[in-house]
Amino acid sequence: MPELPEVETIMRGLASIMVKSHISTVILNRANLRKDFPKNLKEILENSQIQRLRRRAKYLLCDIKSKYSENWTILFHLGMSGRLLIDYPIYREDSSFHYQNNYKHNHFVLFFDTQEQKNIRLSYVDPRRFGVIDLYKTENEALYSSFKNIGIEPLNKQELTYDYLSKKLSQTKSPIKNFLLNQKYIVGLGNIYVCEILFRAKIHPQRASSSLTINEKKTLLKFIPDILNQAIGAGGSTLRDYVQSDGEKGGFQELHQVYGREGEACPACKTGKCQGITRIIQAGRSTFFCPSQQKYKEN
DNA sequence: ACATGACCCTGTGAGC
DNA sequence: TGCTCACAGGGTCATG
Repeated sequence: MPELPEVETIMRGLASIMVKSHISTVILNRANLRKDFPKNLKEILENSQIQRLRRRAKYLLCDIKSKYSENWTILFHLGMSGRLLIDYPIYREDSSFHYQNNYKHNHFVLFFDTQEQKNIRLSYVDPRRFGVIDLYKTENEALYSSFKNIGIEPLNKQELTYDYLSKKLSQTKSPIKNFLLNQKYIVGLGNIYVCEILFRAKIHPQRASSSLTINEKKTLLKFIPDILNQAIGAGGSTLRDYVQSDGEKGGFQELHQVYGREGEACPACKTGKCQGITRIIQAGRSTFFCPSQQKYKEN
């Protein structure tokens, strides 16, 4: 499901509600997703305070001040179909309460209290169970095992520089699609945004990374953050099951020019004579592109 | 080093 | 109305 813009949107939504709140109760409805849940997850989280939410790559991180001496960070990865959903309690006259929604595949539930309201519910819902929930001591990010060998943040201008991009590209002959999907160079890009970025940069997805011209590299450097920021502005892309933490769908799917549009006319080919959006398979994933706009040319 | 395919899962939609 | 198949925002592992 979620690429960087979706995780960023969810993180911001949760942060607006959860920062400084107190976790009362944690319920684990199973023992694992892609990885086993940490043995001490429930014990550490209950009766702790949420300090901060942040994002690194496609991971959503929640820093907590625990009741013990050390502070901890919960790490969520949403895999393909994971959601983090907020529900507010509905009170009856006798002050008992319930929630309107009842989710299937609800694997992890956390109840928290803010200054305004008690018993707000956060549910981790993930039908395919490709996600991860993990727990680390906050202080030493170098020890987060999920962060081993991951690359730079594309929205950080100090990190995604022309020199960095150019150097990494020059070191690999992989197709540019594979390069951009590979989290060891630049994090956060997934299948949708790589297709959209390459289309707007007019670069054929099978071009060897090391063959890109200076102008093409400059174009990529511009479109990577541009597309991601546009998508964040639209609240991410909803294809089937992605929703923001409040249940709202994203809007960027309306702005997809190639992703999921096989056979449609290319929006950039004014003549209408091109063969239209074409789908090929790369790295086991569908690539959508326009062969007229994104010509294959080795330089 | 790198491409590929299998695998982890459930759900959905198309085609018959 | 069912069934079968292909495919789905990701990541990891074995194999060639």
